[in-house]
Amino acid sequence: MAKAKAKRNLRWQRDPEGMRLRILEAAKQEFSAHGLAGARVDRIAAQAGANKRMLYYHVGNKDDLYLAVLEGAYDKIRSEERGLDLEHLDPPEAIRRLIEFTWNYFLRNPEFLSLLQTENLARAKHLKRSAKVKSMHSPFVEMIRAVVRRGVESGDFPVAVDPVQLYISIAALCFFYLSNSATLSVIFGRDLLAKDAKAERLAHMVGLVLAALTGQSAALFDVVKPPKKGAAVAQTV
Amino acid sequence: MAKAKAKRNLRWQRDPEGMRLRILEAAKQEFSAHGLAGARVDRIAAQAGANKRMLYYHVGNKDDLYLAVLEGAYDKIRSEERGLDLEHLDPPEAIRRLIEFTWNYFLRNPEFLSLLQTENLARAKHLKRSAKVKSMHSPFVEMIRAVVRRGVESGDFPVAVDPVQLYISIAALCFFYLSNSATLSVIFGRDLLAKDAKAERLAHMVGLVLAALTGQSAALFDVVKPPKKGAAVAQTV
DNA sequence: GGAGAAATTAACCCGTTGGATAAATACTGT
DNA sequence: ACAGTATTTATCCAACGGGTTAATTTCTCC
Repeated sequence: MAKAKAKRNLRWQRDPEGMRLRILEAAKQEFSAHGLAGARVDRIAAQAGANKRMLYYHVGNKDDLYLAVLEGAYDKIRSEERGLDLEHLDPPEAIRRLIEFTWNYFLRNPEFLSLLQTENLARAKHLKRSAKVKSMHSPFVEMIRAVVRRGVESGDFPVAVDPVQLYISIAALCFFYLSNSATLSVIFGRDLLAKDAKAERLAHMVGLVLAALTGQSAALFDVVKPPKKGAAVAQTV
Repeated sequence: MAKAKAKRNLRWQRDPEGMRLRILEAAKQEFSAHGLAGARVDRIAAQAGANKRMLYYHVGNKDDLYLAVLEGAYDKIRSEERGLDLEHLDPPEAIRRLIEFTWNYFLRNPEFLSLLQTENLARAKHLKRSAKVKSMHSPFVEMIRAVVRRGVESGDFPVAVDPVQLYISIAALCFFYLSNSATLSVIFGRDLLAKDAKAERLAHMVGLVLAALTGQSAALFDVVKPPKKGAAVAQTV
């Protein structure tokens, strides 16, 4: 009973690492929910179960906090991207996997979408200052390049495509649908995040890209929808 | 000389309509440049060459101002959309025009992109309250539906596609590239808004969509780029 | 077991910001 | 020309929000 000091009357415990993580997690939520200007330092502190002073002690000011969150977000996606193995799949299947991964990652990490939107509204002012993020190259472009090359060789794909453009397009198809689902849902008068709608969207994206790459429109567009009953009035953007 | 009061010693003139327009224009710039929370009411007033009180007098509080701007933005794009005539073009050409219009509209109206991003970060909270916007149906979905039907009949398009999905996809390809050009440019280490890059992107988008619809990959992907010299290291998102 | 460092709390500071009030000035119809 | 109204200016203010200062408590290592 010498070391086991039963006297646990402490008002608080030390936990620097844990505290830092809680702060960053809270900051991620706050920044993705309210943007940079809309985020409240006090709310982050409260959410982290900490004192406001702790943010400055462990991370820095609001901007530092924001950048740390952003870097963490990039770090996470890069890490998961590296886990995707497309080498052993035949080219069309590899492309499908790629789209599905992107789609699901965005679905599972909505804060990532918000953070990117926020950073783009800020014209990437912070990213530009982050050597860390600049050095975090995504493996996807090279993966795509390899898949396209194989596809052309195997005859699956009649022609080659610029892998950078293709990657941006795949990201675009997924990203826009999800990041703009709020306004789109209002405009179209239906919930784009409903389970059916999401499945339909994924099928469409895969169909579109594979049809373009393989030239097999028909086979892939099994998405040919019979005009829905009560067909919604047409609306856009 | 009776009416021609030479006495132009006025400190200011009245101009309600003009004032309102200047306020809304200034507000559009401010909100698109800084987002909702980041926008400063004082800056809008200054930019409009007005007193802050005028904003409240002519439009309302910050939120009213923001919604008015948003509604104006939707009004404008809807109006231009209606000017697009695809009826007399053969289906592939019609699709190309549609993409080009969307692309160019976004290029000419970057504030529109920012406003949509901002509103989506706010989960369309304001749009939901706007009966005005909800009633502004875009003609594009019906236009696309008609074009696709014609294309299938003429044999240009082997299969039909859901016009809503196709419209979202076209918007996505254009929107994402531009709205995220800041972060993408940093990540890829090159300027995605350079003239060449934009032309390349437009060609890619048209090629992708038309290849998917017609099944003629080769013909449309004249974009087949020879691997660029000093090929940039692969990077993403 | 105690001194010094690390981690955390509590309280305060002060410029900013959205919004309000009241007074002044220009216009309009009669 | 003048009364009444519409438009605009000139101040003010209370709340908020990021950041700081100083004191307190816990831990670690001799």
